[in-house]
Amino acid sequence: MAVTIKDVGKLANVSPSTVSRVLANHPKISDETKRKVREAMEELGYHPNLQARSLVVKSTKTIGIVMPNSTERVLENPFFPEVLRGICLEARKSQFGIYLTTGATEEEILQEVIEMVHGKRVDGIILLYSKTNDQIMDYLLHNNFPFTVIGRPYQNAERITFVDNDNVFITKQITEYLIQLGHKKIAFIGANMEMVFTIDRLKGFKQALKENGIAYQKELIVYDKEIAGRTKEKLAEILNMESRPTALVVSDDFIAIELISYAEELSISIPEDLSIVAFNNISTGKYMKPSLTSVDINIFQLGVEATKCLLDDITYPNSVMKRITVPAKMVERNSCCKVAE
Amino acid sequence: MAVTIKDVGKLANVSPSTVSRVLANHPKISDETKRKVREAMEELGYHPNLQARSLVVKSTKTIGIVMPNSTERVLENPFFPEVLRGICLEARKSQFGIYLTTGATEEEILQEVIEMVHGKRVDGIILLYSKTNDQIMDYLLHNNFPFTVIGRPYQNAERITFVDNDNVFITKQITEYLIQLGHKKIAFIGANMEMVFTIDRLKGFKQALKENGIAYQKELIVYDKEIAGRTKEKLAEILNMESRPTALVVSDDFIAIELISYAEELSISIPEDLSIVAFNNISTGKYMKPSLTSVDINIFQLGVEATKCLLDDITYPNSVMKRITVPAKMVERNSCCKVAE
DNA sequence: CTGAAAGCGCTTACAG
DNA sequence: CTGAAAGCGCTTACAG
Repeated sequence: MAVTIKDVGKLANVSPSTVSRVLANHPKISDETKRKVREAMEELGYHPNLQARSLVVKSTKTIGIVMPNSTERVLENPFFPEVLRGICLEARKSQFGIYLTTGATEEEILQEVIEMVHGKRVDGIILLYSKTNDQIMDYLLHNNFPFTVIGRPYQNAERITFVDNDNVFITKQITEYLIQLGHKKIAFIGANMEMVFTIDRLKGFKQALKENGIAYQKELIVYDKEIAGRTKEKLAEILNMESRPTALVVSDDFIAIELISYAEELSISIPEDLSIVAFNNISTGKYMKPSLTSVDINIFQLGVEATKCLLDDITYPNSVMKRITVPAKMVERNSCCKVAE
Repeated sequence: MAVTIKDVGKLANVSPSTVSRVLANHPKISDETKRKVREAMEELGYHPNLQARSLVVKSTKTIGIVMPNSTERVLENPFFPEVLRGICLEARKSQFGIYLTTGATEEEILQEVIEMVHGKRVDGIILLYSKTNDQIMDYLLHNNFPFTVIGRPYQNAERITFVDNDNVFITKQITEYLIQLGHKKIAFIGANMEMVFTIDRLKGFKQALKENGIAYQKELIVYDKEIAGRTKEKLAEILNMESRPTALVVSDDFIAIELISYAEELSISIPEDLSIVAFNNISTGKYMKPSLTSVDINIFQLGVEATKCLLDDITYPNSVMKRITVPAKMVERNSCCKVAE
């Protein structure tokens, strides 16, 4: 049905091999022949069947993206579109396509990854997240399949190329920012504690406390998983504590926004009674009231770098493992102020 | 290198054909043989090469997604992740994968689409938008390639399966909502006027005016393209008009949020001086001050239905063209009020 | 500079 | 119930 290399050859009076060679713009084909063949292609509306090609050259020119969990609310987070934008930009430069996982559970995703890898659907994979005990990362590692991760691998980091922010450092920095504003009772509201970035951020948070002689209080550490669905109660609990926090380090702008809304219901003013600094710097953050002080983690760049690394790794397999640190910086707005005396 | 059907056959003492047949769970293969072959597969860690299979069965089990423009700000809009969530959910049910375009210009995207179609990368395509004079849609139509579109095709709608909101109706409805609040001078801030949904919404807007005996004023119609980068001036211009509007119908929450921010700089209070109803119902809308009255267009469902239709079309080619209307409804919050006397 | 042949890893009539 | 053969559409040594 579709027009093939044979048809083109027939029309141009050359062998299929020759057609294939002009397709690859092989230097040893005469200009005359090239012209003839190209004309025939034009006339027949020929386009190469990429599957057939892939089968023999063993390269697909596509990269696979493993998303955390496609049906979850994760996708609401601007992280995903932003990172994808970076990935697309870089992939396009090298004429690579993008293939997405659709799975809802880790098990499903793993199956898809296996299919991608063995089914020869992609040449390499970008993991959009890093969590502890990740079967998918283990699988990729054991199969020596090219991949890069956005985030710090919890294990085997020395054998994996990854792109990340310096989460320890930036969190330490923002915590110190709060400390300098006079806050001594600061709570940490983390995302899922299986996420490595949560672990790193907590570390930076603790460092800041320690270096500033502030005792670490376990009660002031909360994870998203615990709050899910009951942000309100959890917040009330924290705010009714004997030693109640005057500031919050929150892992995500969306959570921060929800928190602010609940706080207001409890007649707690932001930032007067409670300072908040969050992460991700969503685009509506500056229009909130108060506007959100938030860490811009440069998601787009994360995507760009991860793709560059992967593409490198695909072209020069088993070369050096890289680690790229993308700068993050706090965007100061109006959700923090000096602690009330 | 990779283990193939041959290797499995050798180990199980059967022909490659037989292995292939147990792969397809062919009914005429004895249980005994199936067992043997499956054991061999397990032992060798066999996984079928999907490319090879695709080449012969002429089906890829993947659907292509054409995004408006991957590097643009469009991706910031929650539309994209939300619609993708719906698509993924449905695709996964049928074991279909997702392939994304990465192009930045219509020309680039068209090339990618041609590659997808002729290169046999996908079995069908979902167009995430509908604009006037869309080369891509024309191409797909002329090649009789299975595709569905989210949005109303501007031309050839009778030959295309599509999923859309009733944009005329819903916009008429929200405009009447404003009219009932006493507004007579209502401006329409549309997105790109090449987008069909903009055209439809404007139509609904005009209908509402007409049926309520309000004269249509050309000066009160503004398109995003004109405002891009100079929202402020454009708004100032509108607000300084002799007959200045007291209400706005805005095509996108993000634009609305920006507008509100500028309005406030001009000491125009929302909603007292200016009522606003927007579209898309972004998740932070309810936390804005004032909270945003916005039309929930049910993006997720749009993705689900488009995928269902496409999958249908792939399995039963050239059957009936469908058109699905996904309900949209206004979520009333606090950005509108009665017009001041 | 070009062609004939083998092969990528699979599926599927055709026989038996 | 199973195998040998042809073929999907391409690429790439090997010859000449």
